[in-house]
Amino acid sequence: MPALKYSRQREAIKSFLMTRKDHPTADVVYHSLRADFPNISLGTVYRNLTLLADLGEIARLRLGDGVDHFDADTSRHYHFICSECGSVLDLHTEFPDSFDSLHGTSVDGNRIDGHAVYFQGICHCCLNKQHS
Amino acid sequence: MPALKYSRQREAIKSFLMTRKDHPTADVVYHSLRADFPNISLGTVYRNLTLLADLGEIARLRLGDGVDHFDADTSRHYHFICSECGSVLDLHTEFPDSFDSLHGTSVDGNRIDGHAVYFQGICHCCLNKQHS
DNA sequence: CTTTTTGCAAAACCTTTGCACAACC
DNA sequence: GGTTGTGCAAAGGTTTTGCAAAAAG
Repeated sequence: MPALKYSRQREAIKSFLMTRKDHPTADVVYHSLRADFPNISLGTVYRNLTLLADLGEIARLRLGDGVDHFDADTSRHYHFICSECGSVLDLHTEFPDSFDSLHGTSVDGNRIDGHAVYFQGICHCCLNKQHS
Repeated sequence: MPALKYSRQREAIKSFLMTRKDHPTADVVYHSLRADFPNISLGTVYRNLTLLADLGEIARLRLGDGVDHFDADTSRHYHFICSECGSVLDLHTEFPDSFDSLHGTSVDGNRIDGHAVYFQGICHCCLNKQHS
């Protein structure tokens, strides 16, 4: 693994992500950063997002909508995808997770290291719109 | 919605999927069917997979590896993705799923309609290779 | 000065789509 | 005959990559 050097772009990408709670896509990050870095390229955004995710400093969310989302909040929490508008929200409630106990165990001969859970439904915002 | 007409290709796609337990991608279905349908096109495969999934006759699995997988087994079961080789396996064990009870309820103002769970780890096959 | 990062553009991928022709009913 | 499905090819969208120049150490 090569040594890591500082880059203003990478720092800005991480800072930007930390200000957002809506799990932006690479494209959203790119367009938002162009205010401060008019010449930043989409390739750089992707490279840094991948790097930060590999370092564990951010989380990459693959939610099945065909686009990767990124989250600076790496603490344990669940995600909710609105079937209506596609927005991704954190679920702050603490759920008992019976799957945790499977980590490290073997099921059908396969070693389980982790699991992912995400919820679908209609978000607060879209529910309100339906009432009007 | 238009009326549904029979097609040999669609039938073959579904039959093929029923013979497989490894959750093939559209491309795998395509290449496998070319033995019987030398002129079948990838577009036709995608169209029929999407149609069958919409009809609920097969399941589309979005497992976060960037490619859709398809499963003729629509019964309730969990999926396992090998971090090493990427293969997708069924987990036949019955796990208690405490998330079921959330369906229809409201969390943080968002209505929860469903959820998805998948497991990651090292599959039986790759574990054996590591020992040699 | 050496190594890493960037910007740009092109390429790689997966999936969808338009259209004329074939298949179905 | 009217409608739906197919094959082909092109387009769409997301992500990766090659390369020369710029930045970092």
